[in-house]
Amino acid sequence: MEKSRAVQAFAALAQETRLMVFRLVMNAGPLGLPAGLIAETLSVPPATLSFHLKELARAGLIAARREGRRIYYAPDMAGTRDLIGFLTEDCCRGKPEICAPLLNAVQSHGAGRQEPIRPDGGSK
Amino acid sequence: MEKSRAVQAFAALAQETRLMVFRLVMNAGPLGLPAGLIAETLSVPPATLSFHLKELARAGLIAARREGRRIYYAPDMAGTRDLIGFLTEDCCRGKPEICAPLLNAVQSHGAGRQEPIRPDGGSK
DNA sequence: GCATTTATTCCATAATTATGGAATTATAAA
DNA sequence: TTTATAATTCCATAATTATGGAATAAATGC
Repeated sequence: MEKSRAVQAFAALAQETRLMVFRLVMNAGPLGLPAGLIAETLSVPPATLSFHLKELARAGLIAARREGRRIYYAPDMAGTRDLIGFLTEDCCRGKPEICAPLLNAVQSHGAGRQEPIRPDGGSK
Repeated sequence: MEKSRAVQAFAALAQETRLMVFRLVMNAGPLGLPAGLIAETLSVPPATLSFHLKELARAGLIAARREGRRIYYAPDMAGTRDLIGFLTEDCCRGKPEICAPLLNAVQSHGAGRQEPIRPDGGSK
């Protein structure tokens, strides 16, 4: 992920309302939520919410799709993953002693596992 | 990690110069770097750099310590870890199917491993 | 004390971002 | 085609954040 792209993504999350929108959409799962419901849930005027939704979408953290007369906003997992990857790269690059705790932090929440995680260290 | 604290941390990274400072300090390792060297490396005027360093420190991403007449800025791993934790919580909470790819993203860079990662799922 | 080095704070100016009412667009239904 | 619903864009105003020169502070050495 490119630097200016990362700045854009961080900026998108650097605002209280937007961060709440992001969390709400993420927790809504793959189908996402219509703008109106988000506005209502968070008590944000439509115009203001639209502005914030656009920011988050431009940053690649959520994605819009129209469905009838409503517009749904759903998580953009690829973009979100990229952002986390960027952040962790900076901390971890060749510095296990620095990064190690991070892995645990992620592990203790995240998915309860999914693959043996290459049980034995083959190079590449 | 608390919401407004997270906003502060994201805001700290949502600026090109600051993001560069953050990366530089992170990659410098535990001892960090003196302000002057950072300023020189990134060609940023002292006053401007001071402003940005303070932002990053207030956000809990780097920490200052004086050493003689210079002030070193070093990674604040606890704060950084918290931020990554916050971000991943939003994506992962009880949603393995969403979070799974993130673990791989982290794994492929991060520390080359450090523990068998609990080879077999014992609860707690 | 005086000069030097390193870095910060002060502060005015510039630039960017947020807010939300009113107007507008898009879709669907009567 | 007229009305209603859902959401966006327009745009003026307010609020926040960034920039960097000049002044100041803190540590060291002469």
